[in-house]
Amino acid sequence: MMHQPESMEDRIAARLAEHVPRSAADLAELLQTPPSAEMGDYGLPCYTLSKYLHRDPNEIADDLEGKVGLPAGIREARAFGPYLNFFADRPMVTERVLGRIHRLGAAYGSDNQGAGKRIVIEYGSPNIAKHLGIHHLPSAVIGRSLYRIFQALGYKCVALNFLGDWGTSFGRLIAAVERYDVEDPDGLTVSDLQDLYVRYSREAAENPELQGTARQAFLRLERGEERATALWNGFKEVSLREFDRVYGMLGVGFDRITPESLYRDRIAAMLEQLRSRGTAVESAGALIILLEEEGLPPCMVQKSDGASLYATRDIPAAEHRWDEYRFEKSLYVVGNEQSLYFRQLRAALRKMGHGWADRMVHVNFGLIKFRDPETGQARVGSTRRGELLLLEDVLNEAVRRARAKIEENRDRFEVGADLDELAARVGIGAVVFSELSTRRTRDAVFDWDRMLDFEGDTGPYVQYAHARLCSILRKAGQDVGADVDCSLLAMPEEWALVRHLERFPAAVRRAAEEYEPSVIASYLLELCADFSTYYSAGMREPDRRVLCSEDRIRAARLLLVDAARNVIRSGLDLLGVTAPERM
RNA sequence: GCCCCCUUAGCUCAGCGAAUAGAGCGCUGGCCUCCGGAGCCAGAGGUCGCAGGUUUGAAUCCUGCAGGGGGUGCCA
Repeated sequence: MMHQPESMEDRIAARLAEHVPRSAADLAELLQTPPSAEMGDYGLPCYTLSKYLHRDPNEIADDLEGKVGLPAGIREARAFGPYLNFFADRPMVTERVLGRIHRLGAAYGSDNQGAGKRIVIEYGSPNIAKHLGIHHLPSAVIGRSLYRIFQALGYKCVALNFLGDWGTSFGRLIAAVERYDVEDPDGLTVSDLQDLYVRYSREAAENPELQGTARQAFLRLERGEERATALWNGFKEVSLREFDRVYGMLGVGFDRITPESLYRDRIAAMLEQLRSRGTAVESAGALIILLEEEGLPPCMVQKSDGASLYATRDIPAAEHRWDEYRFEKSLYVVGNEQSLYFRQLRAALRKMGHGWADRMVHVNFGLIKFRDPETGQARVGSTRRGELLLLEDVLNEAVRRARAKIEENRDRFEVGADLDELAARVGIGAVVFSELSTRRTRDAVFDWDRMLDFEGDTGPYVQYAHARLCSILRKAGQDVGADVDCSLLAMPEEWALVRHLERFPAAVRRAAEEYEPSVIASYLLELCADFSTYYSAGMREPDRRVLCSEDRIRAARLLLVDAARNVIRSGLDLLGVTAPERM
């Protein structure tokens, strides 16, 4: 239903193709935006053409200037040295862009390229019995944003939380509860569980007997023994409650939890099959899949003591996803440090004959590091140095700072009734936007002031622009209609905004292609900067305000303002950042 | 040793084959007779890590080197 209309680039390219030995598609790729509006709105560099025509690019541009046909919406073609630039019929282009946004509303930027296709996205995936730390932030917000982006492009998305709830460490916890005679195991909090784990590990370091007890406890759990299972269920429950709460603060949710334990019963059969088919071989008592032909080290699927490990659970989990969803892509939003492991996993699945393994994508991201106060070196966080920040603490601090800022501005702005809610939206918006505003593969050094900044290129800056747009529309007190005279939008700042709004759908598509939410964050920052410039132009010149005295101009400007509001709102939605109407 | 990520302004980052390399922060100087200053305008500030190569054209692609980070069979 929402077919992509021909872009202006496509139209120009079609006309160019009549005179030049290149396909319209290639020519459309070549078109770019000139450095300044005085030089035109679309530009064709003629260097590439000179290769095919064996002529000076300056001559080619000159020649085409006179010959090329102009599509509707273009009023002039002019050569600038080796470039052939096109000048838009601005009112016509403006009318088309604003009309389309007005008609589509929140659906502008959406597409149906993914119709009938499914994308599975694994993100979050914390271990139970531990708090969520700041290092859980990237996966959660990148995953959730990609979910929304692919959804906007028409894909059916499935968000999976691959909960870490299986392994020998839970035997240790069960043993700890029993050893320390915990009175009310059901009343244990996640903090209690972390403490018990640490206490037990410490004691086990000196008393090897406890290691054995822990292993026994895990065996009891594997056998389904009642007491062990009840305790483990309790750990899970209390953890999930906390995860829900903290992920909820971020606006992050899941369609389905697929805990590692879900696959425990399939492990034995899988290992047997790997062994009998010769896909996996024994080596030093362990079971491994050789991946030499892929140039990779072997992937271990069973330890020499018979215990399972990551891949033992990840292989059946991947198969399960394929059986269940027949995905177009299966995304794993996990850190850079797992990049070798991920390639091994994919190669192992390929070796098992799963052609769909090539549809698996590692959406990797950089580590959050901490600055060592003594050496000044950045490094990964450690609990001992007290650097492991809880995600919840960071979010609460963000909200606290947002509230202080709101109170500071209280007499100037009409904040809504619910100050708490607004502080949460702004504070958490700042954190999420900050995480999504740089390319994901880059490592980041955690910095309170940077992550919780509200000025400059930040989430609150975008939210603020949105709130100002909403404020104009409120004050206008009239309905926005599309039946306006777009030639009245004659300010250069208005044209810059229109050009920017025109590019939103392309930004969404590129974000999806690159699995890169930052494309949208950058887009929004530029759009908001254009709007703020436009807005400020009206500060001391009433004629240049949106709410000016001339009715027809005001109506046209309101249509533009509403379009900008709409796109900012949609863009923030794709990032998982809320857009308050006042702040 | 081998593999992966990173290296652009004092700091944090965009730009990923084309017209003078762009933002934000910080610094300097302007702007609230207000459609919201969480804002706007102007200025200073860059041998795009180094060396080769490909190309009409390279911050962008290729090779090598250096620096930082991560990984590298029984954690995930």
